[in-house]
Amino acid sequence: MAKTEGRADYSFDEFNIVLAGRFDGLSKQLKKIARFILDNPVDTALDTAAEIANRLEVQPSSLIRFAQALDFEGFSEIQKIFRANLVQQLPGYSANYSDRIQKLKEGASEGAEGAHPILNVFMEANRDALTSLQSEVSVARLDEAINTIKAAKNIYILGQRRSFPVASYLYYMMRNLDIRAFLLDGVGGNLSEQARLIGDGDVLVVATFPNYADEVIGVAQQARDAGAKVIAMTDKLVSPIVKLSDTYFLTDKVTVSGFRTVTGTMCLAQALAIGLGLDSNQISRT
Amino acid sequence: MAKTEGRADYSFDEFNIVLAGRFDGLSKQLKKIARFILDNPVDTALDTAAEIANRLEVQPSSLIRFAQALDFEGFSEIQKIFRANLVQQLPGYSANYSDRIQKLKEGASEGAEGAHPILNVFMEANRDALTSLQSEVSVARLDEAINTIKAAKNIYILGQRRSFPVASYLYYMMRNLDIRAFLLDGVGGNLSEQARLIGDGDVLVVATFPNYADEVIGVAQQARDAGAKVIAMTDKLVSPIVKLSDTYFLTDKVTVSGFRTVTGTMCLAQALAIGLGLDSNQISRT
DNA sequence: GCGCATCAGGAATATATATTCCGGTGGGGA
DNA sequence: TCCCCACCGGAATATATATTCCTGATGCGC
Repeated sequence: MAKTEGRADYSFDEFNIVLAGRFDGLSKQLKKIARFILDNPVDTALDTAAEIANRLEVQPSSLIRFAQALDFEGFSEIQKIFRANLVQQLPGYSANYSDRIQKLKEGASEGAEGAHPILNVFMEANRDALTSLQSEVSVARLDEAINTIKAAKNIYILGQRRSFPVASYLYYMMRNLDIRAFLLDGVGGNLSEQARLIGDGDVLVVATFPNYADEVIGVAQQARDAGAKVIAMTDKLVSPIVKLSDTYFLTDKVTVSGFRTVTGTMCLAQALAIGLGLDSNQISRT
Repeated sequence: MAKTEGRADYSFDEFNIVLAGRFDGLSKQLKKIARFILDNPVDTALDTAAEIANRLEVQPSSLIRFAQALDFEGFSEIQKIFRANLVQQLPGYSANYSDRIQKLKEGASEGAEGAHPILNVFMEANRDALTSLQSEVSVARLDEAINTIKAAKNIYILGQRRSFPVASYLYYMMRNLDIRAFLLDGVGGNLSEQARLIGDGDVLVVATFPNYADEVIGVAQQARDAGAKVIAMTDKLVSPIVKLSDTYFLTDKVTVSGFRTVTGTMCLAQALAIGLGLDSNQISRT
C-alpha cells in the first residue's frame, strides 16, 4: 500500500478537473471513452472493464490507455474513484457513523456546524433512521396493524433491553389515550408469568433487535400459540420475530458505535398510538 | 451464459426472504456471515470476498459455503444482487417503474408521499426536534455535562412517565459502555427510597417535561441538598428543574396531537453516553 | 506519394479473485 | 468415553479480469 500508487484516492471532483484539463489533448477514441465514462458513472463504477469496452465497441486495452493518459496506473483506479463517489451519493449514506466518531476521538474536531460534533453525528444518524422509515413502512401495513390492535380484546406491549424504552413509551402513549394496554416489563423476573395472561383474541406488540433476547422470542411464540396476534418491530427480515408475527415493521437499521438508533421505532410507535387514538376519541390533528 | 445460473438475478427482497427462511438452519459461523452481510450491504456489494472475509475474521471459503447454503453458485451471485440493489437506491434512479408500481399495489392504495399520513406528521415533527437540538445545545454545555458525569462518584438517572423511556435508554447505553450508572425507576413506589442513595460527589441526570412530576422535582431537590450535581433535560427555561440544576439542556418543545416528541432528548442522551464512553474505553459493541 | 509518428486491435501475459478440496477439530449422541 | 459427523481453516486450483506488448493500420507532414 505504500508503493507508487499513481494518483490513487483522488476525489471524484479532482478526477473531473484533471479530465477537463486534458480532454482536448486526447485522441478521438479516448475522447469517446471519456464521454461515455462521464455519461455513465454508475456503469463505470460497477461493470468490468471488458464490459464497458464492449459497449463502447472498443478494446479493453484502450480503457487502460485512457487511464494512463490521465496518469493513473490502470483503469481500476478510475473505477475506485467512481465507486467511492457512488457510495457517497447513497441516500442516508452514513459513512459508518462509528468511524466518524472514531475520527472525532482522534482529535480532528472542528465544530463547523456550531453543535457538538458527537451530537451532530447522532443527529444525522437519527435523521437517516427517520428518512428510511418513510420507504420502509407502507400505509397498508400501518393500517393493518392499527386495525388488528383495535379489534383485540387486550393489548400487550413487550420490549426488553434496548427495546424497553420504546415499549414503555408506547405504553405511556396508549394509556394517555385511554387505550387499555398492558406493559410486560419483566420486573422481578416475572416476564413469562406476565405473558401467561395473553390469550385468544389478544394482540402482542413486540419490539426486538439484535441480539433478539430469547425470552422475548419465547413470549411471542407463547402468544401466538395462545391464539393472539403478533405485531413486531424489528430491524430486518431474518429477525426471528418476523416469522412469528402477523404484521411486522422494519426500522432502525442504523447503528452508531454499536448503538442502534431508536428514533425510527419511536416514531413508528407514535404513529401507531395516534392512529389508534384518532377515531376512538377526540385528538385534534395538527 | 445460458448455463445453470443457480438462482441468479434474484431481487434483493427475494434474497432476504430466502435467507430468512433458512437462517435458523445455518451454522453459527454462517449466521455470523449472514448478519454481517445484512448489516453492511454496501460493503457486501462493493468489496472483494477476501476483504469481507478478512473483516469477518473468516476464510473466504466460508463465504462461498454461505452462498451455496442458500443455493447460489458462488458468493459473486450474492454480490450481484447487492449491487443491483445499490443502484436502485441511488437518488434519481428513475428506471424500473414497474417495481415501484408493484410495491404500491402490494402496499398502498394512494400514498402520495409513499408513507402513511400520520407517520409523515410524526416524521416531520421528530425531524424538527432534531434540527432545533442543533441550535439549542452548545458544545460547551455538552462537554460540561460530560465532564461532570465523568467526575462523579456515582451516576443516577431519573425520568418518570413520558421521560422514563429516555431515562431507561440512557441507563441501557451507559451500562453497555461499562459505565456504572443507576436507574431510579420508582418500581414499587420506592422512588424516594432509591433517591436516598444519592450523596455528595454524585450526579443526577434527570429528564422532566410538563407537567413536571412533583416527585421528580422532589428527588432533584433532595439530590442537590445532599451535595450532588444535577444535569437536567427539560423543555424550557421556566421549567422548575432548571433552577435546581447545574447544567441543563432544552429539547423537544415540539408536540403533535398533545404528544411531545422524545427524539431530541433521546438524541441528546445518545450523545451524552457516547461522549462519556469515548475516552473511557474502546467503543465497539453489538 | 513516401515515410514517420501515432493510434487502435488483439493475442499473450500477469494478476487478482473466486472456488474447490482436503485434513483436522470440536461438539453431540450412543 | 468414544465415535461420528458437521464444520471450519487453509492451501491448491480454477477462473475471471486487468494489463502489457507487439503488430498492423491510419493519417499527416514533407
